[in-house]
Amino acid sequence: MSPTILNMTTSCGNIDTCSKAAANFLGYASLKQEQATVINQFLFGKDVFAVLPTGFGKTLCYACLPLVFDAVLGTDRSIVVVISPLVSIMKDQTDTFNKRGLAAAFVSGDQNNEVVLKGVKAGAYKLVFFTPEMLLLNKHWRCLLKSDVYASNICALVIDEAHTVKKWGDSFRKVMQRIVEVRSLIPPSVHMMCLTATATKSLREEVIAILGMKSPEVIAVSPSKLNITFMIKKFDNIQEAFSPLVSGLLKQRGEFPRTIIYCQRLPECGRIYRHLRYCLGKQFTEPVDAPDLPEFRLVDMFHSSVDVEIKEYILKSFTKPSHLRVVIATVAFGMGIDCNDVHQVFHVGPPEDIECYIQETGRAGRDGDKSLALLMLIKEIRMIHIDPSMRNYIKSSTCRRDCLFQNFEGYNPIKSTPCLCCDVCSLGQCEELQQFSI
DNA sequence: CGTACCCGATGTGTT
Repeated sequence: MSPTILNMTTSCGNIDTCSKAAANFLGYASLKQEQATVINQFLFGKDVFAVLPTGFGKTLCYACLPLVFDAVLGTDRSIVVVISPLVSIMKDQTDTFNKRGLAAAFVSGDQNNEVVLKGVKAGAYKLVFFTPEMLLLNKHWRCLLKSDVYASNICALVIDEAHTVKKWGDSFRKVMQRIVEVRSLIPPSVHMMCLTATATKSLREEVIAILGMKSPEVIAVSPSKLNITFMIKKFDNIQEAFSPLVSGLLKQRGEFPRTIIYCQRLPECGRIYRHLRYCLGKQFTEPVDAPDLPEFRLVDMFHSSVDVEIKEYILKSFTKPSHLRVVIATVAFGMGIDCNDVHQVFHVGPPEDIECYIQETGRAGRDGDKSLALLMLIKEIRMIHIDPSMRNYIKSSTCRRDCLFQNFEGYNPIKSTPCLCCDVCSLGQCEELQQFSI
């Protein structure tokens, strides 16, 4: 045990002090009120369901649990098990916390480090991430939780990206519907913590039912970010829809705001990419007329059939200063993307439902700067099948923000006047938005 | 519509 943790343990007066010390130890300057509530309620012996917006700091809610449990129980062996649907996220978190001095490991199909695997079995890691497949379907790992080490030291079962339990569990990854089985493998005193950025009340209730949670404490912060302006605009064709973006790129080049263009189908990614390439010509790269390699492109594509190396390159260069300004993507460019300076999110046709739309537009303006979420309805691009909530969003002529967020917990519909939050509220009041007027 | 993970088959390069 490191001296810092030891000091924290011995000096721990109450749970708030412990949580704060744990947060500080993990490199977080402060603990937000909702984070503290999540941790407190969990320690109080409740199942907890936390709905906290992108960038709010969900990770801290579970990462400090092993330290806080150690302090409270006077041990140094507490283990938190995290079920996460994406290996890339598990790897990132593992690296992050190991660097910050909290022993973390992940177990997935491609984890072949024997030392790590032995350590996991021996209880040497405070934070252990599993894919649901490994924990539920792999005989070897499924029985791990029944071992003495885990039976006596596991202090929390965390479900990260909990909305996927329902959204993917229904058909795409059915094993996610079966996470409830883990409950029978761990002592009944061990509680469950769910975390997600986007869940309406009704989705949250469905996930709670699927996981068999016991009257969980719900901590929800509205995903509505006031620095994002929401707009819907109709276009006849691709050329018309993207002409402002093309002129912007030609004029601003490397200064053009970071933009994600979400497409609903793979062929549309290619179509938009081809269009931008054609319009930009030699100016498609920075410097102008550079070789057509990813490191010079102002615009690139991200979807399932893009080369793994290119994908990694795009992820890396979109999270630090680089030439890359625009990524044309499917939903593959999604969870686990952590870029601060995305200031525009465009949708070529609506996604299936409001939760997807909130999740995707929520990637804009993480730095708090003014951002734009524009839904493009382009005549020559056929819509996918959308659910009633999305249909209502498109048809409604009331405030976009109210329409998007009213079914999410914690939303406060009272806004300052004049309201600049969307095209419906602010058209005619804000010069910058006039160029988009329908 | 498009999203991932896992596993086993097939291929590639090194001893």
